[in-house]
Amino acid sequence: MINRTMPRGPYKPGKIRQKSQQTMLEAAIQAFSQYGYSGTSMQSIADIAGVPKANVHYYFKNKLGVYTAVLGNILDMWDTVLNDITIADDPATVLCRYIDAKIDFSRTHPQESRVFAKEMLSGAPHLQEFLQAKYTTWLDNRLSIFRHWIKVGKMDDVEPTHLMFMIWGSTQHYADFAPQVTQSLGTDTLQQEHFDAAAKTVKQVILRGCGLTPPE
Amino acid sequence: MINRTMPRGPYKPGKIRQKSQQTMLEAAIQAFSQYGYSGTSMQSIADIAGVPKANVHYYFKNKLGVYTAVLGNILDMWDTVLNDITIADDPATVLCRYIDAKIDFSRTHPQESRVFAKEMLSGAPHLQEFLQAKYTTWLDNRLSIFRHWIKVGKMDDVEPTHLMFMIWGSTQHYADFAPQVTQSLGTDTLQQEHFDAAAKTVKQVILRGCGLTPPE
DNA sequence: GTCTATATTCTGATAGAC
DNA sequence: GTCTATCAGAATATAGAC
Repeated sequence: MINRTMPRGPYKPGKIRQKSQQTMLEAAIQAFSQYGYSGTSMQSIADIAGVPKANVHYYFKNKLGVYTAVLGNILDMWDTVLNDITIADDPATVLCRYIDAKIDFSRTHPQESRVFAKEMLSGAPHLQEFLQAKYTTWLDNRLSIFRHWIKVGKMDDVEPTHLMFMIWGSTQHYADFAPQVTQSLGTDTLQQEHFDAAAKTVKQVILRGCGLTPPE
Repeated sequence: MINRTMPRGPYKPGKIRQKSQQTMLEAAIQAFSQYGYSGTSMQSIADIAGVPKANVHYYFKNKLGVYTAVLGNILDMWDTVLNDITIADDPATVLCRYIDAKIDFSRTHPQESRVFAKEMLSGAPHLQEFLQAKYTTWLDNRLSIFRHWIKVGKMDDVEPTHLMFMIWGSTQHYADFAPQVTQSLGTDTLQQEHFDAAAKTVKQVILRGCGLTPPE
């Protein structure tokens, strides 16, 4: 039980606001990932969050406001995963770390992956500035690293851009095409072991495909 | 100018019907691929097809009827591509043919690929019977071929199921994530040369990754 | 900040003239 | 077969009491 007079630390403005917003954001991610933008109603978001519909309108300007907030959240996560790859000395190590991180993201955040994918599939109208701003420079930096490795003979001459696409497509597939993957593997729900097997195969093929040997 | 009395060939019942339906189906594919099921209105389909909204209702039972018709069309195309792979003597040749066909499908039918992807992302509620029926047996047959090749040492021990996922993810990426791909390649629209480069890289990595050498 | 009630717009679907 | 007019329901959004 909390004593009203006990020290409560510095006053946090908008603490209730922050928590309520977080609850609604998580509800929105869940709804958008399954039903898409148009298929998601403000009512359904409110229902999942367990609040009246008007509250969602109070915290966000409108439906588009909720959606862009969700997208922003996802891009932040993406940045984290993306930044996980650094200029390391060994290409094989970097690729392994990156593939593991991407597969793990598909396992732990499938809904976020699906919202991102649906946005892409619709032509990415709300990702224009992201794609043109930080994304391009980030990608260019990574690609130049690969090109350097290829130049000095550290790996085979594999077009880095398309190699990236291969890694993205292969890893995100496990979140985005989950029904097909689940059915193909003859399971009910994807378990840790399935993701481990996925990571193993992707790393095996990509590394050998680039003329690299796995780091021990 | 056409003479009313000239021979017109055998009477084709429902010829108008067939043509009108085709026009509406193409309009529907375009709409669904961009806006998804919920985001597509019967009005928008009618507008794209250039007919009154009521006509769409006349030719299809309801909105779900249009959608399932579109999905059915796409699955037929998929089958064609899938059946392109046969029990050939050389794994490398088969893989090359399959990858080329998949990349070409992404180039020539990006909208169909996106509708399929959106359905998957939503949990594939309308593909249950397909996934459980012909798809599973088709996949099992292909996988057993790969397992045989691995057993007799014709290729490396790469888990066939996950190898399939890699090929699907890598090739469909060019249709499904077109905005990102386009931006990354620094182009306005994807050209034949881009798809050629994509196919080349995917084949290079997959083949080497499986311990195979390209067929000359 | 929270919630009820309501205004307004849009969508799927149909009836009925031509 | 084709089209205009229209209905019933649902969705976004807001007004205003608490």
